Amino acid sequence: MGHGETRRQIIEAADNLFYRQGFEHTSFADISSMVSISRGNLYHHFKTKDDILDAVIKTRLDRTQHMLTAWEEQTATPKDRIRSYIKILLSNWSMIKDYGCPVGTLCTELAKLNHASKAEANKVFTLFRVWLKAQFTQLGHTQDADSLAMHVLSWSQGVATLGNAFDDLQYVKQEVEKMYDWLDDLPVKKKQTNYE
Amino acid sequence: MGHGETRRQIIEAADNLFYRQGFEHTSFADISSMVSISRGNLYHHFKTKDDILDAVIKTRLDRTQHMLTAWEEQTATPKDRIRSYIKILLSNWSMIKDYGCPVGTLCTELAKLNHASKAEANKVFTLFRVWLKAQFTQLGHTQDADSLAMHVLSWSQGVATLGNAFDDLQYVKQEVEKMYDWLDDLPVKKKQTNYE
DNA sequence: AACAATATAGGGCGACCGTCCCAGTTTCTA
DNA sequence: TAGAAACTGGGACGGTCGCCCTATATTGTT
Repeated sequence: MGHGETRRQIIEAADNLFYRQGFEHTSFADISSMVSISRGNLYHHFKTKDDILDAVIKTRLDRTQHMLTAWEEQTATPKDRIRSYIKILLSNWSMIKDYGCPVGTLCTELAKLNHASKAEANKVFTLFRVWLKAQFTQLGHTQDADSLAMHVLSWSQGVATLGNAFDDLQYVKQEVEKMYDWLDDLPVKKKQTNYE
Repeated sequence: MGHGETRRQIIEAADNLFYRQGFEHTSFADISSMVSISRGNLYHHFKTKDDILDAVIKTRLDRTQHMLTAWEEQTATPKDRIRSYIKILLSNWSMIKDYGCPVGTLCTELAKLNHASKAEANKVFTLFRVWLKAQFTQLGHTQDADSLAMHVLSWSQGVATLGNAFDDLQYVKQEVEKMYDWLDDLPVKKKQTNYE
């Protein structure tokens, strides 16, 4: 078949461009030139720009879910898994400093555009939210697990935004350390082993 | 004279539209129709869209500085002044829930557009940063005043972004309470009276 | 080999964009 | 009161946008 290859390249290119330039600022010409196909050909694969956006969001959801599952399997403790999330700020810094957080910036843009796919884009946040909540639950925070998850989410989001604005790696490193400390200083609710 | 009145209305309309729709999504037609003048007339007052943006940023800087100065004069203690800043999340919630933080969203958009005025837009953040730093300094945090200021800045920024994404007032209230608690639990460095 | 399905390039459509020009009108100034 | 300056509306410009149509080429299936 090989049918999906061009389509996959289109989504990948659109994913990059939406992140680096924003959704609205990215045109069919931008995407098609990056994949080295004609605009007409691009339209054969996706009828509208919104269709491309939906496909991009879907792959982001898949990719994120895959990453979270990998963390779940490869990292021993819930606390270390949460640290894996926080560490993205540093491992993806070269992109964040120029383009901010891919999740937050897209949600913000779609909110201003009153775009129909805003809810879909939000699901990426929800993916992280649910996953983080599960980690905090495993740490024994049964009551406030979701609240803690949202706290980590907003904290990292703010650091990404300010780090992007000021282009300040030193500050991001400081905040990451603060997040690690905060995580260590959380009251221990119960053992994370579960008999029963 | 009265010369500045139309110009003032243009800036005000552009300010609103840039916030609610984004800079790029706002056209000359949008602005001129909101002020009830023709596009040609609008061009008489501002030669380019970037000129309008610069004027908008300038008034935002003025307005912000004025607000900070008012807080400085009307609020007794540094801690209460910082609380005034945090409280914006609640007092401006009706706007934030739909359009996010005006400062952060503009900086993010201009970053993606690689816009020349990005640095100017950043100065609004710097205004808050310097002011918050002064408050923490008055609280005795001479060493880490700037770090604390940046912490408050990023925290509130993240709450605004997530609050906007999830449209969740309850969560914002929780985070505001956490910020208040964090502020109260800060180690007291020294008396804020200064005998020299 | 014949045929259908898919892929591709190219161009055209109407709309809107930022910008610019111009011809009137109003307001200010000497 | 006459001329200058500022203001206003209307429209034209080149360009780009998302979207659509069509003719040709490639591929896959019998």
